[in-house]
Amino acid sequence: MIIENNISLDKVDLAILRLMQENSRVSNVHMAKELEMAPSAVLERVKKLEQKNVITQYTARINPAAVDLKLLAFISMKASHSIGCTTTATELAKIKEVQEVHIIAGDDCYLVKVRTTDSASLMALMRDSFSKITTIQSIRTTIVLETVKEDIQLLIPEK
Amino acid sequence: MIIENNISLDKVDLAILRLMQENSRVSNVHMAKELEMAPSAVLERVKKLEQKNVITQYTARINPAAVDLKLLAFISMKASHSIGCTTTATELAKIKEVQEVHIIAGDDCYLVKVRTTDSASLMALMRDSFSKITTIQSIRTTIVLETVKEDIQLLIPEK
DNA sequence: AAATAATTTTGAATATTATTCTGATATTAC
DNA sequence: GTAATATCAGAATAATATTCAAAATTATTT
Repeated sequence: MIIENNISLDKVDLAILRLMQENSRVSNVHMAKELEMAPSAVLERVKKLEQKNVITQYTARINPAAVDLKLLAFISMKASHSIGCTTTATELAKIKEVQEVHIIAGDDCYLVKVRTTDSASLMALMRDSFSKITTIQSIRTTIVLETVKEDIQLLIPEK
Repeated sequence: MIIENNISLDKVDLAILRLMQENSRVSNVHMAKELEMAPSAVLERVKKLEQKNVITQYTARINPAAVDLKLLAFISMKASHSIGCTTTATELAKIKEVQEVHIIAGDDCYLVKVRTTDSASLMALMRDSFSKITTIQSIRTTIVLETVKEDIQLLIPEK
């Protein structure tokens, strides 16, 4: 993700973001009433927030239990030094099953959140993907037993 | 999060979920065309998915750089055994700055993702919140230097 | 400070979409 | 097989999105 910081957001923008984060299907009419302005003015603000890439996506949160994808795992790994940290992370991010990639400080280089059905297949997936681009030095997995509060993007199977 | 699994989703439901996950502001008319059915039928499906709590929320993804909240941290901690693991996790989840709470297997009990501006204030936040409900045995923090792929819910400041 | 330019907002008109409802059809249960 | 249930389509209506010109506001320049 490219960090850009020449974006100025005023109070109205933040209010719109808050409302749309709460419920992205909220109508312009409703927002207009909340903000005491015309629906058309709200619309213009929203369009600009989209254009400026402040709002990156409108999405539906889906109950993981409903689609039978309950097992997640976190992985930390050391990457080889021949390829840059960001390059490796970018490659990791391309893997469909990978939901999050964080470059972290400490003994390891990455923290990766992956959707998978079991820890063995997760290992296989990682090794397959990474043998091509880097040398795996260590993988430590942590199985998530229960998630109390989460914000994951579930991969709805095709067709 | 309560796990319920008496939900049956057919191909049309999954197609709707996929479309709405991609873009939750998609119109019923558009979905109806994609799925070759009437808008009213699509609407009925969507309403049922909402009622059955399959769709839990419609939300807008916001560029973290735009709202100047770039620093995240992961924490693992041991909880006391006097209070149940889930209870503690639930308490953790109530903290506004906490974005994710995972009960995990291994040496530690939780993996917590927190929005914060610096690691010192994060420590303070954790200690403040937890002194009331449990004994902190250890906190290990990992500062996220750069996020390549993420799916976090940003907390837009009030007013 | 006044004038100008640029941006934002408003309000009305129009286009599009959501929603409701009824009857028909299909699916499931018994 | 029949009844009960669920799903769907199509039309009518309500609500909303979108567009646009003019007014208002804000920022910039002189």
